[in-house]
Parts: sequence; C-alpha cells; structure tokens
Amino acid sequence: MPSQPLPIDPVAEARRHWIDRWGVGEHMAAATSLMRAHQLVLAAVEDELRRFGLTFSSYEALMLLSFSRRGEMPLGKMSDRLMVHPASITNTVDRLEERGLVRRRRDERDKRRILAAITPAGRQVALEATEPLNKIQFGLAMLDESEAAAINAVLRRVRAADMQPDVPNPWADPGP
Amino acid sequence: MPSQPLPIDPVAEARRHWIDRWGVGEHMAAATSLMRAHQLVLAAVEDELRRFGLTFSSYEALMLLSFSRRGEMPLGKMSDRLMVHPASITNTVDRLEERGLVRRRRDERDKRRILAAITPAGRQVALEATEPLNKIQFGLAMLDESEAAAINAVLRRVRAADMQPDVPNPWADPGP
DNA sequence: CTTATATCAGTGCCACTGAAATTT
DNA sequence: CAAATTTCAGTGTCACTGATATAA
Repeated sequence: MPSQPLPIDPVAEARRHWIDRWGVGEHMAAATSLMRAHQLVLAAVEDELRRFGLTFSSYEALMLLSFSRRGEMPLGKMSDRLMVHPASITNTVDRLEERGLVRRRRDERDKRRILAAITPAGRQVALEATEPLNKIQFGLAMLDESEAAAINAVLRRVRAADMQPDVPNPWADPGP
Repeated sequence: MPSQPLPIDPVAEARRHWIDRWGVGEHMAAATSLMRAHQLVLAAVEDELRRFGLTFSSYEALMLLSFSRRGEMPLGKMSDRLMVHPASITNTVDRLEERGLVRRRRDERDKRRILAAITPAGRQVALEATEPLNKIQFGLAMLDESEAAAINAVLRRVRAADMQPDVPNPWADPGP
C-alpha cells in the first residue's frame, strides 16, 4: 500500500456530502470506515504473517483446526465457520497440505466428507505466527480494551444475520 | 456466499480460546469481527451494485469524482483518497472509461498528471446506484444511528494512522 | 540527473460458477 | 431416486512488483 498520510478524513467528508444531499450519512460512513479499517488491519496482520508463508485466510484455517477437539474438522464445517466458499477451502487446505501443515483424511463415518487434520508442524507454525500478532494486537494496538470490546459488541449485531438467534452473547449488556 | 446460519459465534469462541491460552483476546476478536463484518457488508452492497455494473471500488471512485469541485481529479489523488494502489486506480478508471462513465484528460498545468472526469452518464449512474444503497443503509440496517456513530468514532482511531494528526474529528466527544 | 506520475506486464490470492464424482 | 460433500476448470476482480515512458 502506498497511501500518503491524508490531509483530510475522506470518510468524514463523504458523510458531510451525504447529509447535504440525502439527509442521512451515518450508515454510509460506518460502512466506509469498515472497508478502510479492514484494509489497514489486514495489511498489518499479513505483514507479520508473510515470513511464515501464511495469509490471514490460511492462518485462520490453521487456528480453527488447532482449537478443534481432535485437531481435525470436515472441510464443509471449516467453510461454514470461516465464512468462505467451499471451493476456497479446498484451495486453502491444498496449500496448507503442500507445506505439511495439515493432512487430509477420509471421514470413515461419512465417506463423503474429507477431514483436514493439523499436523505437529502445523501446530508449531500456528503458535509461532500468533506471537507477533499478539504483539501488534492484530493491528489494533491504538485501541484500548474497552474500545476493542465496543467494536465487538456492535459488530456482533452485524454478524448476527449469519448466526442463529439464540447464540450466547459474551458482549451482552447485563442491564438493570 | 453460502454460509449456513452458524450454530455458534465463532469469534466469541476464538476469544475464549485466546484468553485461556494467552490471557488476552479482545483485540483479536475485534480484528476478526472486522474481517467478518466487512465481508457481509461488502456482499450486501455489491449485491445492489451488480445491476449497475459496478463494484464497490468503482462506485467509490465514481462518488469521489462526483463530490469533487470540478468533477475531476488526478489519478494519483484518487489513489490516495481511496487508499488503493496506483495500478489499481488505472484499472478501475479503465473500466469506468470503457463504459463512458468517466473520461481521461491531460492536466495542462502538470502534464505528468492524468485527470479522471466524471461524465453526465457517470453522474446519472452514481445517483441511481446510491438509491438502493441508502435503502439498505449500506448493509447496516440492523444498526441504529448511535451504533453506526459508535463504529465511526472507534474506527476513526484505527484509520487515524493514515491521516495527519490535526484532521478535524466530527465524532469527537465534546467532553466535560 | 533525480523525482513524480501513470501505465503495462506478470504473478498470486481469492471469490464465484457450473459441472463432475462419490456417498448418503 | 434426490441430496450432500468435495473437487475441478474456468472466469473475473483486485493487490502487488518491477519495468517503462513522459514530464517536472
């Protein structure tokens, strides 16, 4: 990314224009902020992951497997959890498998399924790659804990469209 | 995107694992939420833009030009404002130009520069495409005004790394 | 001559579509 | 038989790199 420091805040400027023309602008600004912040966070994280030969996608796949019960999971379930296309998971697992970080095996109980299983090498890479990410706080080091929690609380409502209605909410306001 | 409704909140689950292993997790969860929410918002917006033959990138470029003083801007400045690579702006403007939505012309005062100028057809498409986006509130219709403003306030601090220190902040807390 | 601006060619990752193969 | 799971081939967008052309 090139991006000189900007002389102005382009999102705030667009918001002004929006309010002038349509009387609204907060949601447009929020969506645009989301796009920009995503780009910055992704770039910061992938800068750290590059030396491990990982993208954020492959890192997420590896972490998902490392947190799973038996260190393995059907590709379709990974696809759901990571919100990526089934064909993309095939591709991601292909590249992880080439590097020996995961191994494919058939699910004997449902032979349509393929399980991706993390290898010891995969666990080690996952662990090593996590260290610098925690150090830079996933590109969000400029936020304190409460600001990060605020993002989580609001964005959970955005993500809720993709979740069942009765999922426990760790960011819920206990209320009066 | 396929994405069955998820039985659990994968971000909250990852956060639990993180706190168990490393004692922290709020920033990781915030970064992950950002990635997921970005994906959902982008998909919602591009679903609406598709029938206008626009991507979010090309829509942003068109809006940027439509808000500019003379309806034109050097490609390099567009690149800075939209935070995209110079080579990507060349490509985006190529496709907009093929469709007659913008026109290129040399800047006579600095002949290294190329100005992208929005055409009347471009202004019309920009206007028409904005209508459904306002209608779906840019994929954030589940949020009220104050929640959208909260996103803007926090994410502005993330984007601030890319802005000069003294940019006016419309989401500033007036304070005591 | 050095720097800035834009373009071009090539690479890589990713998303998606539609079809195929296998199993339930 | 229909439905689910994964793979494969092909397409398109985008980001990036490195090289080039033009102008300041």
